[in-house]
Amino acid sequence: MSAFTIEKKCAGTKARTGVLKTAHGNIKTPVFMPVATQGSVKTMSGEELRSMGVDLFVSNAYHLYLRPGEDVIRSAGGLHGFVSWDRGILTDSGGFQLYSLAGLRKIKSDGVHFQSHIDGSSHFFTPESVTGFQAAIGSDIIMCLDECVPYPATREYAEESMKLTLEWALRCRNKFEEIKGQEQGSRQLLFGIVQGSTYLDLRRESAARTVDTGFDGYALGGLSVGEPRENTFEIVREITPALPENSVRYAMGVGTPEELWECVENGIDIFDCVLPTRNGRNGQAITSQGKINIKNSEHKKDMSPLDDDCVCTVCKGYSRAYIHHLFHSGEILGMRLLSLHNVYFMLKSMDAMRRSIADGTFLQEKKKFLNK
RNA sequence: GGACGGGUGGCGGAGCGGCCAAUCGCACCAGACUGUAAAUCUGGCGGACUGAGUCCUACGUGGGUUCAAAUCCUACCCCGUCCA
Repeated sequence: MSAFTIEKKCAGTKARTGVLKTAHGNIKTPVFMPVATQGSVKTMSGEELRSMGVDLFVSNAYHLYLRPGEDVIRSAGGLHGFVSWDRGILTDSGGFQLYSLAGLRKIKSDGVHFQSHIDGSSHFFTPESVTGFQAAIGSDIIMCLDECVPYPATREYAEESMKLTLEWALRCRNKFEEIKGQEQGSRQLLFGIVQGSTYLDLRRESAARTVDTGFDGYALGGLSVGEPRENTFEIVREITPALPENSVRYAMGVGTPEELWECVENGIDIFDCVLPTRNGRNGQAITSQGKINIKNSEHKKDMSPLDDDCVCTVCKGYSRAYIHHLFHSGEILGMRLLSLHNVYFMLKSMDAMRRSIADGTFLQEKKKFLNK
């Protein structure tokens, strides 16, 4: 039985709402996952995430493997117990770190040599070991080991890398077959990742063969790595139809609110992005009127909330002037408040998308959002 | 009263004859950030002209030496330390 059920489809677009069943609850899609790389959505507590309605966040196998390591997490009863989170957790494999920490790794056909960014120690990761690790710490959704290809990439490199990702996907899947035989594993999900850079034919081949291998869900990887926005959208538009209608689809690392509307319209169900938290810590607030930099002097005496249309605890309780002051004073609270608001903004955007898909008003709502 | 030391851009603080509109830090002003090595990174920051650039005003104050002074001399005004 499939873990994903479509509930409503939008008449004029490919957008849909659905439910993804995990061992830690049913996730309503489309959904945005805040990023908790180290087991923490930076500056925010689990209680805060819960009260905002976060059902799922994304954590990272590479980082958690290096620190605190499998032993600690297992002795805490798994990642959920360790971080005190009873809802869904998706773990990324470390494929993104092949890109972001490119200087510290060597890719071989059988796996990846990594030099720890923390202490320089050497580690060797294989598709099997990475899948096994994610399963062992109790991740609800396990991502295959892939290579996130930088932009721009030559066709040769993109093709070679895409094929390697496919080989690894098969090995992850085979490893996962063993895991599924165990009690915890029977309730875990494994997602495959489509690569191929900006070359649509490579993307199509990657999608077809990943689907052939067979996964519980499919991700578009290698997006938002510096390519023009139009390329991102083109890939989403052209490749999503190559993924099974009844499977859940995940656009990794995407994105801004505008991008989410666009991708949902094209049938994407899951997103994650560091933007609301990272940019929040750097002083940027996402509002219904666009982004603002709270550090800018125009907010120094502004007693209005970040966003007049927002009902989050931050907008209900704090002024721009105060948050401006917190940032200029180097107070941690400033970063927390913007992170809270920004994540809330993303969640509310997803709410609006789900509601409007169900109502049949998706395109009107999208237009309304983009006009602001 | 005497002996030293010192007064530099919003602040701290380099420079001690030309490469100085003046290192650097802070503050300030902007920009960036998309599966997080990020509470990070970039740029700007005397004035005027849109600008590579050109000109103007500037290193306590006044006078002087020099082709050339923030840098040397001199008088004065402040500040600090010590001695009486």
